[in-house]
Amino acid sequence: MDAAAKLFASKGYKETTMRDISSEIGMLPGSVYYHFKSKQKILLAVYKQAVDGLKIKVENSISTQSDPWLRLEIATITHLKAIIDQNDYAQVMTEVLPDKAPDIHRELTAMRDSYESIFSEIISKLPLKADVDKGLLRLMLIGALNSTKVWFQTGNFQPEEIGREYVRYLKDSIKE
Amino acid sequence: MDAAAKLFASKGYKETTMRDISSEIGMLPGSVYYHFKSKQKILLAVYKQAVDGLKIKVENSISTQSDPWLRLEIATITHLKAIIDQNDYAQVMTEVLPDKAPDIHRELTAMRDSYESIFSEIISKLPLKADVDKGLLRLMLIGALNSTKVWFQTGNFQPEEIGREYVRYLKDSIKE
DNA sequence: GTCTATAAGAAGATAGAC
DNA sequence: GTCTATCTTCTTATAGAC
Repeated sequence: MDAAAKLFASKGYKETTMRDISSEIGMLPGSVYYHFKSKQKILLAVYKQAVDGLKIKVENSISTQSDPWLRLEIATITHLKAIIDQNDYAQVMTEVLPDKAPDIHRELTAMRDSYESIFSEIISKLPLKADVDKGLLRLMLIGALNSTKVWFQTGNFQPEEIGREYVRYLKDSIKE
Repeated sequence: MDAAAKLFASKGYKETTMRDISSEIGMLPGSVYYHFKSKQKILLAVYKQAVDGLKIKVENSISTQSDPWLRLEIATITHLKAIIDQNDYAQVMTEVLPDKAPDIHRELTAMRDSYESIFSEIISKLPLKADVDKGLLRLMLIGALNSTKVWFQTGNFQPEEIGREYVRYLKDSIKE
């Protein structure tokens, strides 16, 4: 699973072959099928571990904070760190969109939704202007976050800066 | 090219086969190679038309506006309409990331950059707080915009609403 | 639990007839 | 400019030996 996560994260699901995965762990392709019935089952397992792990990370990071804006900022930074630094599992969540594996599209989408509900929860506690749509705000923020992997390279910005700035660029406009 | 754009936009580059493309236009796979030397050349041609077309669309849409914030809002909405409504070419730009075709990665990235420079230009004219990073702001906005295709479905929001709200969620926080 | 061997199909691409 | 036919390679997956 670690090998698959690493490859899915860096090359993508379709671009990763069973040969890639097996050779990464010094096995032959056929041997992998003793552990997983198919390539899709590997993706499902990796995705589940990605979602579960990131959920716990984000929840832990905000657990000691009560200020709603600070909770948003910290959750944002924790999410960014996970998908930018070398957490292969978290990167799979952003690299592999559910529609890349049509047969398990529903399962993958359900997992993503369950993760994003953390952000729904945090945003629901923000003192926002009445006409700010909380759903749209979440989609905007998570969309911006997940797209960082496309352009990010160490040196320019740190995940902490990006998260802090993104929340800052929003806060005064939307707060009550 | 229209057939390829349609397929690349909906299924992705790797997921689209030469057989898909040829059958879409009632041809046999071999025949397509008379027009394009390889699948990558098709992607390059589609990408170029996508970038050129969207550039013109966005530039036209803002050409009669002088207010910098309105220009940003209109460019945002034009971009959203293109990648959400059925403009296959524009959708290829957001669906197919350059790293999906490593051999032509540089060319694709250069084209994307040339398109995004429109937004750099618009943002550079905004009266912003001195400590707002214009590059980061552009990346945040474009990231949020391009991710809409993942969740968008007609009925919920219109492209106009999304664009207007996204700019509104930013404006008061970042303006001078 | 891993290997050998291989099936069965799909992929990008080409040669030459029409 | 398109078709027929095919090459070559790669892909997921399986059967059975060890």
